[in-house]
Amino acid sequence: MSGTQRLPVTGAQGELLRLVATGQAESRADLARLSGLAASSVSLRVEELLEARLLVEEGPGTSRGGRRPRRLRLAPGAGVLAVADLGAHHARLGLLDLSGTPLAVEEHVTDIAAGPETVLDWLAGAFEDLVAAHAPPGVPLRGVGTGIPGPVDPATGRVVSPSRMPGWNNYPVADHLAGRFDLPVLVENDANLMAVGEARHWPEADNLMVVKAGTGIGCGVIVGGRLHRGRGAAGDISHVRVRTDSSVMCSCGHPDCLEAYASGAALMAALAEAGIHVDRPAGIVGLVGDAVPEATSLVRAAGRLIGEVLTVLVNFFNPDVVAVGGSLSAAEPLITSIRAAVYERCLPLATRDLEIAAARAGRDAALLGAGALLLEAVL
Amino acid sequence: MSGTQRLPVTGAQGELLRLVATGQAESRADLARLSGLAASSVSLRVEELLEARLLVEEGPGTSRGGRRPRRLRLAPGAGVLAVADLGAHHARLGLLDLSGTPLAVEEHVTDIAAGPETVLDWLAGAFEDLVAAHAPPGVPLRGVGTGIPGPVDPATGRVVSPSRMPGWNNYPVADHLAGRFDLPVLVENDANLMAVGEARHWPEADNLMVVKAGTGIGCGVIVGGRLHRGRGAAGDISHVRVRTDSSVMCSCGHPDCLEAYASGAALMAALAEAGIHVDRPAGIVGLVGDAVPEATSLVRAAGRLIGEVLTVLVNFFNPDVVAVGGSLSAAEPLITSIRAAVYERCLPLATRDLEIAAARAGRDAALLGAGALLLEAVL
DNA sequence: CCGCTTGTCTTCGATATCGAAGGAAGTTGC
DNA sequence: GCAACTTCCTTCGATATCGAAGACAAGCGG
Repeated sequence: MSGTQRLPVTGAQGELLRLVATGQAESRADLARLSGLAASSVSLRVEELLEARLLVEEGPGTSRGGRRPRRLRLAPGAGVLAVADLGAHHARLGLLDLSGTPLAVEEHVTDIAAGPETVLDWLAGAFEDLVAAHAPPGVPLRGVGTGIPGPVDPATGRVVSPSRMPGWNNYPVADHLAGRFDLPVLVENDANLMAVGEARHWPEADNLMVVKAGTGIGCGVIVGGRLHRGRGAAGDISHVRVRTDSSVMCSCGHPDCLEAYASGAALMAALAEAGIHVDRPAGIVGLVGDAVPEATSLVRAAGRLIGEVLTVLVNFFNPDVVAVGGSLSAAEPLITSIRAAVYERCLPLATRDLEIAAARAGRDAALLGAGALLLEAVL
Repeated sequence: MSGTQRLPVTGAQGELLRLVATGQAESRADLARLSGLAASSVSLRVEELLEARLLVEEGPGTSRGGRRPRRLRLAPGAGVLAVADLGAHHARLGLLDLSGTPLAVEEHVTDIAAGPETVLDWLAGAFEDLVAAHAPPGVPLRGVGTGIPGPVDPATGRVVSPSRMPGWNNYPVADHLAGRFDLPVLVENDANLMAVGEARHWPEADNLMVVKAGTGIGCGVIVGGRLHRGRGAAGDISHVRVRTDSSVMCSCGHPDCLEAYASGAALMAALAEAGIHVDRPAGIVGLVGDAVPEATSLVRAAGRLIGEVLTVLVNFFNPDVVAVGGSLSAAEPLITSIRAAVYERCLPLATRDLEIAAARAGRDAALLGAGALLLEAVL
């Protein structure tokens, strides 16, 4: 995180604005309940925010048995955020309003291997185009953020020892973007962003694990409603040793990593050996939908392996929800076999109220997560 | 947690008192830094606390380059806490002052299988004796707490599906104790208490795993400085499937649990088969100290299995510290082989700044942890 | 229709906190 | 030994927040 420009709000105002932006609060009474401030203080601050044209009032809401609340919403002119989710070969870009609602989403073909300077300069230009094309006139850009398919040091915004991003090691991504935009800048691992975006869709859950099953296998962890980073590398599950008959060496130098068996890349390689060629993990989902037996059986085996790894983590972390996303998650047998493995092997106490389900946030989860984290930096 | 009586302090005062009690702050300046309050506000509140005889001033401290601070300490008369760590066959009891310093510690022989009523009535009596014998005259008991060798529902203070505590399932332990003491009551899993006590000794660490290697294998998790409970069962590592040649059925109904190979109970059974009989896990430590080859080799193998399980969790959770405690942890080869397994198999990024070490808090870790958690309920 | 209950929002005096300024009591460097 | 700095703590006026009381606006039941 870096950059300087924030919205002109004082502490308490920022807190209130955030509660409205995230959709947790819709009225002054909601704000009083959630912020812990006295109702009178809330009224005063809201008055100021209305005057500053950051909030707007929007007619009466529905009564809960008494007087109807006066609904509050973020002013459309309060600002926009430009966010991206950089993948190995594709990038999704989005322009969001401050409440995290997408105004525009684009997908571009990129090559992360072109190196950080090239990719980030392109990204900055694409952000500018996005704002020019889709931001309402006069509405300022308040922050930019991007997800990276590799580990990110949250303190410095640098990429650290990425496995598939040649030329990016230790590159100061946040500083580079801050050089182009004098705004709050967010740089974060893509699975972490996805987890944050997903967490918004599970408001009852305090603790969740979000597994991203795509070309690789990633995982983001939400503890107590907040992203858990550990020392910056938390959430890795792809280099866990799995129980298998054969033995395969992983790119990390160890044998039998989960990634070498259950990642989209591994499945594509296995299919190719069977003479079936697909160019993206999403292609595997198509094959499963067409009931191609090799694909279904491979996906099922992958789900079982992922599930076996998750048993350890579910016993240990005891989450409320395990959400499975990523392009492979659209294959129904994947989640079914993950669920079977976890329920079979975990302690009853750990699975008692555990929900294992497909991700709810959809393809833009990481963009929404970036918006959510950026909001905290902006307000 | 239940009971009613709290110290007569207002919100801000409680926060300040806690910072002094936990040893984090020793002067008004410390309090201002740590609490985030203005120095002037701190002075006012401290003034009140001195007047209420909850704090005392204790001569000048050492200068940090300027005027010497006036040291603050909790008044000895502010109160005491009675805490216990119930095990299967032994119970440790302690009387602590509000800063968590033990005034007296006792160990008793008990039998948890005698059932909750018997054990808890005995415990309440023992607490009363402890206060009568060791609390300074006129100093009130402010709270009671106990650790339980099984899962505890934090919301209700009930024991949930314990594996080795016949008659305790779903018993309302906290309510029972609250019936005897009209005070804040704490009931918590023993490994969790140990983790909290241990965390005090690693002030630089935000995230730790504390492994308790004794008769069983437990684990407590500290995230962001606070105990992670999940849905109440977090921290279980003993029923993870391990990679072994043989196959052993665990009491939980699944094959090849860690506990069936690497727990003190398992090691004792294995030694017995070799004709070597010990009656407590601590006896194994003695054998290792005497360089009995069977014992050393068994402990080493146990360490390796525990370490292999920890690799998964270290990659996922990415803690600052893994502390190994429990009676077996005194055997040096245990920690050595845990460390070897973790460093060999984990991602370099996860082990970069990871410390794997013997627990620092000693045998009273759980008692100190109970004191720390109780303090939050009392202040 | 009318009181009763529930919930929302504002008004206004009481209270808590802040922040700038300054005095007190040290250390450091020359 | 003395000036310059640092840290600790307090004083005092400005500001933010609180909480009780009440006005307002609905639903509910007779």
